[in-house]
Amino acid sequence: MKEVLPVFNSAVSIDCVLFGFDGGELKILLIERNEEPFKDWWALPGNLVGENESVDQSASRILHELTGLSDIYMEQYYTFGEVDRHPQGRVITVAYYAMLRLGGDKALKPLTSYAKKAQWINVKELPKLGFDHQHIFDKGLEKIKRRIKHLPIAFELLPEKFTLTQVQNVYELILGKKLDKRNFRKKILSFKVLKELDEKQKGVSFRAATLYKFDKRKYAKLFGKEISF
Amino acid sequence: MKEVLPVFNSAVSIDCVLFGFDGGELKILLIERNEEPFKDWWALPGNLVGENESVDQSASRILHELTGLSDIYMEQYYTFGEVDRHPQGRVITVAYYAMLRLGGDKALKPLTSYAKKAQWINVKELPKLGFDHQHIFDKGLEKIKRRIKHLPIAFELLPEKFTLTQVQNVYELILGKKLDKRNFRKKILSFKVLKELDEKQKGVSFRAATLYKFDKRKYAKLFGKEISF
DNA sequence: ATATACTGTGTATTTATTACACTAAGTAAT
DNA sequence: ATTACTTAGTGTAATAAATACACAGTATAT
Repeated sequence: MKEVLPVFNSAVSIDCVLFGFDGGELKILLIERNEEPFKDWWALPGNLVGENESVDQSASRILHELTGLSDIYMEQYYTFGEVDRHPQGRVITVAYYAMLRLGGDKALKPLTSYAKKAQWINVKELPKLGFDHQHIFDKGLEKIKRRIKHLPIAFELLPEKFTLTQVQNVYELILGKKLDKRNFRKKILSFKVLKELDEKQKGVSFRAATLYKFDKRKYAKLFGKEISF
Repeated sequence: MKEVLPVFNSAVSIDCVLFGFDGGELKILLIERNEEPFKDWWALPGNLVGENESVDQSASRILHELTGLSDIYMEQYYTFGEVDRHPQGRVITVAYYAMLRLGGDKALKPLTSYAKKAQWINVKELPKLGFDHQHIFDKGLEKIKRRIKHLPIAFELLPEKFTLTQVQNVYELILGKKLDKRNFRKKILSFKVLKELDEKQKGVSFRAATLYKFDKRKYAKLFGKEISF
């Protein structure tokens, strides 16, 4: 116990929706909790905001603890503040999402104590989540759906070199609908952020597609402008 | 003083950017503080989140205390969580904005103790604000700029009956640029949320413009779709 | 009657969006 | 070598949306 002014009676936490694209599926990173409340339940990675870190720093720390990754752009998208959302007291949580480039299944580090394990799970097959985390996830997905229509954030999920079909897959998974191939290519190339490489896809049992990479400088300029899918 | 678990050592507050349109100007409601810290400074209306209210409820309460208005749609837009943003302890603040219909200068109620006075102030002539409130305001304005391009939220600032020129003025003030009259009208009417009335503007010393009102039902349907200016 | 100040309207051009289907190229199996 | 298979890659026409641009009409004030 600790003595404080009566107004300092709440806690603030961070929860993260970490998106990854792997094996043709859109996934998020979930942890299996090792602590009460919701011990043994799946949940979004999250933690209390420390006394000496900003909420942004806290989000980056959580990401780093789980994946070893730093310098990832994390977008704060909503703060959830229902009175009873946490069974042990007043905890208001600030939600962030990030788009991660998964290189296979790496990017998972030794875990901190509050989690038994962490796993990338297809967003179409999510288990039951503790707290109000299903709701937090739903809002996050909604958010990136809206965002991907205006900004080509999909590239952040892809490996450095990718095919146009892969880009289209990501769009279709996030938006939840099929897109026309020719129109999609016309549009995505019209942003002029993609560089065609002198290189083809490898290890496929059919005609290999041309690889592209994206031009970070031009891409950065696009933030500011808005574009649509 | 109060004894709590050590993690419950922070406070959460709400700050509100309340937009109004009056006398051809875009204004926000500011208070002059009557308490430390920043006593006698101008600041955004805000308060601590109570133990038994959600953050959304808290925002509505603050609006109600200052203006007497209820049932106003308030949009949460960002949470500010720098370690040192409040001089007296760890206070994380959740920012909301709302668009209000000002009927002249009414809509200001007897004030709560923490404020000496409240006043609608032109966004182009803001005084120096306490805390990080200038930053919070800047983000809020940015947010409605982006939002007004997609949704016709401007009507929420206007009186029940308005002219198309008034609508255009609001857009120009928020976006900070001039728009073409014919194109603006074509576009705004194409949404089909405006009803032309059999009535003209009164009390002007020139040709009176036709009044319109907006159709809340059709307007509600537009949320969901996205449109652009 | 005249000056003033704002209202209200149309068209042509350019740009973006949508709808739509086949051939080309590589791989795998026989 | 032939064939079957699978995905890559491409163009055009039709429609819709965005932009650029200027002047006559009408109420008011003097």
